[in-house]
Amino acid sequence: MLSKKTKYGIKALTFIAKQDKEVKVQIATISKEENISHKFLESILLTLKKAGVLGAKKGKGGGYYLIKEAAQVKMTEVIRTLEGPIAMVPCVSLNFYEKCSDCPDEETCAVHKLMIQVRDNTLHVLRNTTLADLV
Amino acid sequence: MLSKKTKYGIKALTFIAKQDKEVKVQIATISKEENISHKFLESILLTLKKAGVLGAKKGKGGGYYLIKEAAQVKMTEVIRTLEGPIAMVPCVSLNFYEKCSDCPDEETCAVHKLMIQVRDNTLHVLRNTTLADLV
DNA sequence: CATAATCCTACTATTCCGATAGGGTAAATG
DNA sequence: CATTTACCCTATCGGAATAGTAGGATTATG
Repeated sequence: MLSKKTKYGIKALTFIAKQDKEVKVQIATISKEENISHKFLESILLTLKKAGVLGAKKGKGGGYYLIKEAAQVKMTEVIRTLEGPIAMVPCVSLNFYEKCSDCPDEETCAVHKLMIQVRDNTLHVLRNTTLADLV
Repeated sequence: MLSKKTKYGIKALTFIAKQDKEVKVQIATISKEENISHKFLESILLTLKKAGVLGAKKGKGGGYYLIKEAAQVKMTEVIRTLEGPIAMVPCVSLNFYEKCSDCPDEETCAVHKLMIQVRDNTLHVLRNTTLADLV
């Protein structure tokens, strides 16, 4: 299941991407338009800023804006930042690899084998979808 | 993330599928060989039995066995039974559909659009993978 | 009947998610 | 230079879901 954090993050990003490039979008605006808790959204956008997806300007007339072109923002990046691993099992994760404690041998593990297939297909979609595709 | 329930379930199924068809496999055997808590595994196999994937025989010499051919057991069936929806968001689930409470319009929702893509690709893998492929 | 196995119900400990609260810090405007 | 506006950070908390536990009921075999 996709967490609301990620869900809200994607919604917010598309909302920002719809505006003209130089426009600064405020938290309160997105919060109202997309029915997202103001404070929760605040932390999400902050995370995206730290990840280098968004830029922010403080003070009067400030807000968030895209740093790159929408077509350069891959969904892999967004989801890894907010959700964590894309793989359904740590032992097949590319960016968050962890050995399964219970599994003696990855090579012969049926779950491992299957989840690599799933991961590759999911990655294919997320790598080829950018923010521009969702607007 | 895949729950341990599903993970253990797949491991147990492949273990059973490796045996000769008429052999009854006991919980205790799988539990020992695959490092799975006996009681936990018990509830998992029971669920798979109710779903029509496994058959069971009680009493001495009893145990679990496959009802269909391994090549007839699709991963979609196994995962839907143990994990629930395959989709990452209820509003794109085929078997467990639910409207998102926060989303006013599915048609224009960016998350919806993206997650349909992911779901279709995942489904493609899981529908074309059977227990026989994992043994 | 004794034994060996599955079946069933209920409980618990832990973890994580979604959200809230409350303030602190920085930067534009007048 | 003060005031407004918005970003930044920490801490907390209730509820739901997971993972596992406990104990007994039921059924088949020898």
